[in-house]
Amino acid sequence: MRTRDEAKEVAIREKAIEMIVKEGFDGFSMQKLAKAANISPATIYLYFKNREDLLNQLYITIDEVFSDSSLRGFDPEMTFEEGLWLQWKNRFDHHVNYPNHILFMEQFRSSPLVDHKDIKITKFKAAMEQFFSNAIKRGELTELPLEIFWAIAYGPLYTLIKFHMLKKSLAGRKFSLTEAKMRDAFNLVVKALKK
Amino acid sequence: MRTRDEAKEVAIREKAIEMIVKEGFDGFSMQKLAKAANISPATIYLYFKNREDLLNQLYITIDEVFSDSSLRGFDPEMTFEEGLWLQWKNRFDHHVNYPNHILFMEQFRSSPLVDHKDIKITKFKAAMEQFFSNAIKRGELTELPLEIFWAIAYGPLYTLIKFHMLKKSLAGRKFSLTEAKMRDAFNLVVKALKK
DNA sequence: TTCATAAATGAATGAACATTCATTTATATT
DNA sequence: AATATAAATGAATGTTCATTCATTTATGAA
Repeated sequence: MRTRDEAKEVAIREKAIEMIVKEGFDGFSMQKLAKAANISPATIYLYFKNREDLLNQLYITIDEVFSDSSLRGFDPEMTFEEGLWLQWKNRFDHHVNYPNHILFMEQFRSSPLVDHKDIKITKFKAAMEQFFSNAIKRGELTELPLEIFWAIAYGPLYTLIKFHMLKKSLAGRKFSLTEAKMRDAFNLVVKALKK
Repeated sequence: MRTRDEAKEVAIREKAIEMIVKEGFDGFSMQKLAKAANISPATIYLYFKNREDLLNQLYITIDEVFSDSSLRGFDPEMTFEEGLWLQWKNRFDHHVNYPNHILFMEQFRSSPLVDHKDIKITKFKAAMEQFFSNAIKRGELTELPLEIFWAIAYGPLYTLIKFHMLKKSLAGRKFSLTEAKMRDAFNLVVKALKK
């Protein structure tokens, strides 16, 4: 029998992400995707049940890749400052390595296409909550509701990353996110959160 | 001659935003919009040149409403703490008054549909930059690149607002954004930014 | 009340859409 | 080399799409 060509599935996935990021959901169709991936439209249906399934698979995979990146070298037992800085670096690196992923996620997050209930609660979330409660227990943080901690700890990072992603399209502006600049922002965040 | 029915344009605009927020771009079509607004598809084309023009008009209007809300009672000469808190309150109120708008904008921001170059640089942006440079001049802030100031000052607010918008769909969670909670987060931000 | 005119329409058009299916093609096993 | 089988296909299906247009409707001005 003929064997499955793994490269085809990879091509479908990559081109799909590329297209959605570049043209939005509006410009995305199965026939255009097939053309971009140099296959027949029918081939897509060998690898994915249908359009919705394809989009869900992309979402889930991208979410997993993010989790893995974010947890690289991370341990919830780390001190607050050490652990949070590693999170900043990991997440920044992730967005540099997969610049399409954050744009893809932005298109998706508020979209009703993904059945959010299906997405399993990851070890990622558990690790983050453990890390937070450890830091409180050790008295490293002023006591805070989790959502306020979260907002102060990561809100600035994401705003910076978004600036960084956008700069390519803003001709005049010159803004590049160096590790030194991130560190400056990080130090302010620590100043806000530390006891 | 027959007169223009203003209510029709309003209905078109409101239903369009509603549909896009509820079903995403995927679920949005001129014929469905016509049905939802109780008019003929052809009528939409009396008020908007075409689909792209309609979406652009929505984007521009929503952006203007946001600017107006944000600048209500604001003066770039305000002290840093007073001015920033007013911004937080104004922006929060805005998202409470127009909960659809932030969701609409999220669908749009990274979308290639809107020709971002066409959108005029608003007095909004000028006022914000003035406010920032005043605060530096007066020595109220540690000296910072604008993008870091921006990230620390507003990143946490938007993360909080997003939590708040999401909570409706997260059955189990109970999180409501009170002014007291906002004030707690705000105080931490001030702690980070003040000299 | 009549007339002129712009608003509003429903039906029609051709293009693009997601998906299916009868064939063809490649390959692992024999 | 022959066979069996799953991969891969291009063309076709019926649906929905954005947009247009000939016609009808409502209303301010006469």
